Amino acid sequence: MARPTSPLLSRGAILTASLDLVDVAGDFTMPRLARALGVSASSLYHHVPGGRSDVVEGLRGLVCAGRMPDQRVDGEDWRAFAERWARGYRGAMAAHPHVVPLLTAQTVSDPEVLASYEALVEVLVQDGFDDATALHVVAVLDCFVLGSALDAGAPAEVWDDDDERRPRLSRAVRAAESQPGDRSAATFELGLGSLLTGLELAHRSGAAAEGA
Amino acid sequence: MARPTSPLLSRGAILTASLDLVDVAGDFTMPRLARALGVSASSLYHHVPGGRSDVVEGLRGLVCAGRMPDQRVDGEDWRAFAERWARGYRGAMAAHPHVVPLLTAQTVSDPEVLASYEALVEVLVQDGFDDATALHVVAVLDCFVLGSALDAGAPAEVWDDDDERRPRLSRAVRAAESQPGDRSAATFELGLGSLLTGLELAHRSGAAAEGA
DNA sequence: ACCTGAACACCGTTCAAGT
DNA sequence: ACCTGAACACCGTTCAAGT
Repeated sequence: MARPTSPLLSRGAILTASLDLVDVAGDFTMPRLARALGVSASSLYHHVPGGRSDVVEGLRGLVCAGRMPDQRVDGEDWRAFAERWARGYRGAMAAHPHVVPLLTAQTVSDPEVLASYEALVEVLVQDGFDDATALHVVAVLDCFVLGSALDAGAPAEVWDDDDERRPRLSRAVRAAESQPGDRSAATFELGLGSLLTGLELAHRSGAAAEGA
Repeated sequence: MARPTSPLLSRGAILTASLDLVDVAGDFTMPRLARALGVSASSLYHHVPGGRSDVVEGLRGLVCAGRMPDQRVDGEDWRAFAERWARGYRGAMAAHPHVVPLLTAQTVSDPEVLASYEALVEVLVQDGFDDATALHVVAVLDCFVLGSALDAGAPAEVWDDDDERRPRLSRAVRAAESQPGDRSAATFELGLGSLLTGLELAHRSGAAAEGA
């Protein structure tokens, strides 16, 4: 075959195929990806020069595309924006839970994702956080969202709950499971609300102390 | 050589060596592990029947050993216990940051770690949380600790902060870095405090509503 | 420019063979 | 019981060769 008249591959096609693969198989390898695309593994490197980690970073962008806020709306305060930001991020990840473990070991370099981080910092600073605290708040939200995303994609049972040896844990797991809706989503909402309430209190008392 | 008079290997020796390897190299493979132990790769499977994932779960136990609370002390309330639990967990992981990404994809089955989850549920229920809420609180803390542990072990820079394109993010990163102490630890403390304060408020108003 | 096959240096795991 | 070497079915990546 050698060079075809019109390209068989493109970065976009490769990313789409890798996401499909990850969604159904839980992971991807370059050979499998090539097979899914009807192409030889070495061909991939013409479109994805950074190899496997390049694909992984592309996956981050694909999964987050259009789901993360990058500016304030109306009279949204920092808490409302942070809520929207965290829900967007977590929602994107939870829709493709198996990609999360692939992302955790890699520096964020996708421009769109970074733009939403930039927007979050801007909103926080505008609403009275100093630079260092704003960064900590961003990092706190980032940690919780990432942890929640892992939770959303975790094996059916996160804990090996043995009724004999861990009766209270088992009971609690069963109680939470018997509630309607997605357990992991409910956990996320409880945590996000608590986190923001706690941060808000700290921010207010900090601002009050400064004003005094 | 074949069978030696006294065993060359043991589960403990394998786990210790794998932790060393992960700490210095950031990862481990069965062949490298065998080489470090002066043994052939196939020998490992006699002591670690579950193969690589068995080693990984052993790593969780080794890292957490003796660092997670499994009972209340004095008149500790749930918040104090949860704080101790989260600090112990995060401290264990932060001491060996490279193991964290290995653990995130696997169900927790280490008995000691599970015992501390059991203890946390017990304390929460004793202090008035219903079973389902207690499980959510545990999961929230788990998410945040895991995210924070990933943060602690993340590449020197989590975000590719380009001063030109993301000036506010860069400024905030520099401001946080210029503060004394460990950035990731400070982030964790801010988040843990905020989270527990928020959970406490929700718990109190829930308890008040029940009492009315 | 774009695709290929062959090649390289790895993986994790199994298993018959040795003592 | 415990260790070995050989073997199997994989990896990610490079690169000369083709059009």
